[in-house]
Amino acid sequence: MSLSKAYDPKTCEDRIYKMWEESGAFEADVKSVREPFVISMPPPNATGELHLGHACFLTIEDVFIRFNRMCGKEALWLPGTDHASIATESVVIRKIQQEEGIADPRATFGRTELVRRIAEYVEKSRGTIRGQIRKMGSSCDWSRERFTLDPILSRCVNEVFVKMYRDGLIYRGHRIVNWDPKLQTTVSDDEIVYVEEKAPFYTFQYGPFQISTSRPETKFGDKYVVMHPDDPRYAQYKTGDTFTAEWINGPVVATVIKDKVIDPNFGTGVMTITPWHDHIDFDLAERHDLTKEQIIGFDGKLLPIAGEFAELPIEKARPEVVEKLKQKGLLIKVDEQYVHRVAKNHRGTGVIEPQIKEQWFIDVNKAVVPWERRMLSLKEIMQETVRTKSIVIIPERFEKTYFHWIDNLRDWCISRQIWWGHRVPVWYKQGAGAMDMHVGLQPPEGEGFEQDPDTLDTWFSSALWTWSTLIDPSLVDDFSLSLEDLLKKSGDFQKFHPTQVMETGYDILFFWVARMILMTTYATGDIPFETVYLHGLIRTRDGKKMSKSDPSTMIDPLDIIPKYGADALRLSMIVGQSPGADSRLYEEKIAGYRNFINKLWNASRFVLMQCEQAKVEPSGIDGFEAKTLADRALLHELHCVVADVTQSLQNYRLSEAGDRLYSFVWDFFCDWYLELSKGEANIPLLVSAVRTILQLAHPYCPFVTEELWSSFRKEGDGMLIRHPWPTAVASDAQGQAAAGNFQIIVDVITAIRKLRSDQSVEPGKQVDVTIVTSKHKDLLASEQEHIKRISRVGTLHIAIKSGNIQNVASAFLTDLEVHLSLEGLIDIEKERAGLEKERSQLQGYLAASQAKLQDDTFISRAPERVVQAEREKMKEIEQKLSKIEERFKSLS
RNA sequence: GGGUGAUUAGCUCAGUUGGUCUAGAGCGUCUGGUUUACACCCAGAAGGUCACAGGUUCGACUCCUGUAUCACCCACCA
Repeated sequence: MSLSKAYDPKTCEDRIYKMWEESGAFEADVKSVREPFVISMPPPNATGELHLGHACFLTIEDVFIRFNRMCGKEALWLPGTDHASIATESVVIRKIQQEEGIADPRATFGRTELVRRIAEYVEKSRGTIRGQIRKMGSSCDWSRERFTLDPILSRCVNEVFVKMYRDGLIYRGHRIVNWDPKLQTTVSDDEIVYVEEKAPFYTFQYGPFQISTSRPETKFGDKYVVMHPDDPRYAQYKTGDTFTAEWINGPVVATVIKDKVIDPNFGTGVMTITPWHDHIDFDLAERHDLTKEQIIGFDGKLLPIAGEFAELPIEKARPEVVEKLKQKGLLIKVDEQYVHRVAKNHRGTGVIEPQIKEQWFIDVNKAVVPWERRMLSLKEIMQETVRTKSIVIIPERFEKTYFHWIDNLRDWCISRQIWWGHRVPVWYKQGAGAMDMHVGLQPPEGEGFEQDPDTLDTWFSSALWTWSTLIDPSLVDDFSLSLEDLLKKSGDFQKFHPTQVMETGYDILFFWVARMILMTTYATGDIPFETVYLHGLIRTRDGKKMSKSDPSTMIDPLDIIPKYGADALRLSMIVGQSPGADSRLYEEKIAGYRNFINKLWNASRFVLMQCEQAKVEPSGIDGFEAKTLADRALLHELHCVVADVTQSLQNYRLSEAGDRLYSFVWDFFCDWYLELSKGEANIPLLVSAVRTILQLAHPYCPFVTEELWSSFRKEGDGMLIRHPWPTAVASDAQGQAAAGNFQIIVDVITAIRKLRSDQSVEPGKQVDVTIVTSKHKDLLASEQEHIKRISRVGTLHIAIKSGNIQNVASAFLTDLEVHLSLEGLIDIEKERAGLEKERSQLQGYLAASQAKLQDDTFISRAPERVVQAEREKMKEIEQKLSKIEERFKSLS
């Protein structure tokens, strides 16, 4: 069959993916005796669309998976999607509002109906992302696809909740939480971003003190003033002193509190506190056992305590409160230039208002987890596993940020006031006196129980992802089984857990990776993964974040794939990127890798054409023989590239391996070997080399390599995706010598090319060349046909001794002189200029070399091999220089 | 305020234990070219005091200290 002149990804990508998928090549066998290699795919949001972040992790993980699969491991890449509680619910609610004109879908539909609608929407859009994952060539095991709300995963969530509750790790309490008034739910600490804003900063008279605030509308209930115990300005006051102050709605009785959290250098060194709406104030109130009052309602409006301001939204209330205080003469000054940071939801829904609310929490400090004969807290578990290198983080520096995050970790608020997600498995019944509470996998027996309306933080279920996805779904309804039984009875879990690599962006190290370590180690007694490989963010050419709001900066993989091919996109996500570092992507870069894919295609096509000419079927070829110097050099280089690429991939150095392969294929194989082989093709060797190249390149560019493989595979070979990885045979001394000799030929040809170029010889014109050598006569003689053909040489003389050659241009290599003779055309001035340039450069090197060798400390301290190398280097330079001098003489 | 990373050719980036680095690649620029695959190509050229200042060393892009600029993360100021 004949291939087209340029590789066209559109015609084969979908077909090849289908072929892989239908053949079962992606599926892992639980009964296999092979060593497992498992990656749990970070589940994209079920409502998501493929973007570059996905393209990035899909590529990296697929390279790991394909490499390990070819290396003979039982590779499992488990795909799935995440229900993404808040994100999804708000998307669907907004959609209903816009499309159906329903102002409050929650109220209109009620819980059951709204959840049904969200589920419907998710089911529809889940197919989109599935299809898009396929577009990238991801070789994941679709037969094991999971969704975080699958019944078996929900079972696992409940099991863990109940276990934690029984261990006293989950508790319910009135605590200050981050409340999003717009979404009407709590959000975790990690979901908050702080945005700098300019806001007026007011100073008011408050009894004998002056206090400053940017939020006067929260100050209605303030009846404590706090100052640092060592502040000399307030030495006369002591904790517990009371005084009366005229305030917004009349006089209040206030109490003095002294506490070290106060910074005496900030403002006046005195503040009043609002425990219900501020984390720090809450802690302070807890410490001193102060009363707490709610000022702002959950709807963001002031409560009756605000008197005449009640029912006003906070933004409206602020100026009015200030005005009133001003009229009372209590406003001392306003700083309009004050900049502070406002807490906002990172999803962009708006300002976060701290509130006190009854919520479920996970205690991260209670020591109840058995680990190597000790009892550790969840915090310590997270520290231990990484500190002891049970889990390795790549790049290593993220361990530091990880530990730092743990040090600052507070109890994790896990309940959310939304409907889309795992409902808290707790039921209540209002008894005669106390509330009856039941925590369990199933609703309690008896009448009158109501389930907790809250759902769990989406990261609670994600934290179980590596193992909950491996639990046998058929066990879901058997409530006689404990969590431990579920683990034991699930073959997949037994075979494939812990997983080998967790590959994800560093931006969710805390959200997700840390929580998986915490929850999985707690729940299963084992780590979730051995290695964490973190990738960076993909940015625009200018280093900006790509954002949907600015479409001009966006690169959409779904536009790129039809244009350049998935393989090209994959390469551009890997080569030149290092783990944990952000990288920039732009179209020219992708085009560059598209060109490489095309090069691969054409090199293969060229070899196929050779086969066709010789009437040989590549499939019938087995074995090869190295005939020429170039052949032997190729074998040596092949061995080296296999060894290098394999080693780099084993060490998770994807970029390095890709780069090595790229330059081998292009710079060596195509530019030198194929060029030299023209006219005397060693077909068995060519075919074998292409096979090896296709194998090596397959993890990076699976489509084009699989497509080409169909033309190159031997009888009995299956698809490339399941083909064994080539093994590197250490090349021997002979191979190395061949590579060295080959390099000499390359140098000679390059020198002739350069002389032609310097002398502006017409491109097609044949020239006569004389090469003078002391050592390489036989080598050059045997390779003269190559030299002549490639560099358009008419007659080639190889001489031992140099005489005074007239009318020639010269170049000097180690042990070699190359003379181009061109009657009547030699431009003496051009050659002289070239020689002078080379001479001055060499003289610089020589001076440096001499200085080094005359330095006693260098001779005595440097390793012998370094000194020896320096001596040889100097000899070479001297040799070349003397030849140049000679040449100068003959020119004049 | 605490921390991390970056700073290498016009642009985007490699450079893993300090010595073949006399610092590379791709893109871009310039010159020349249809030679048995490939113009998504081939052959060349120009372009860098490796941010700056010290230090360690026989030797520093590489290690240490400091400075500057940029980016990010954590904490959060009433």
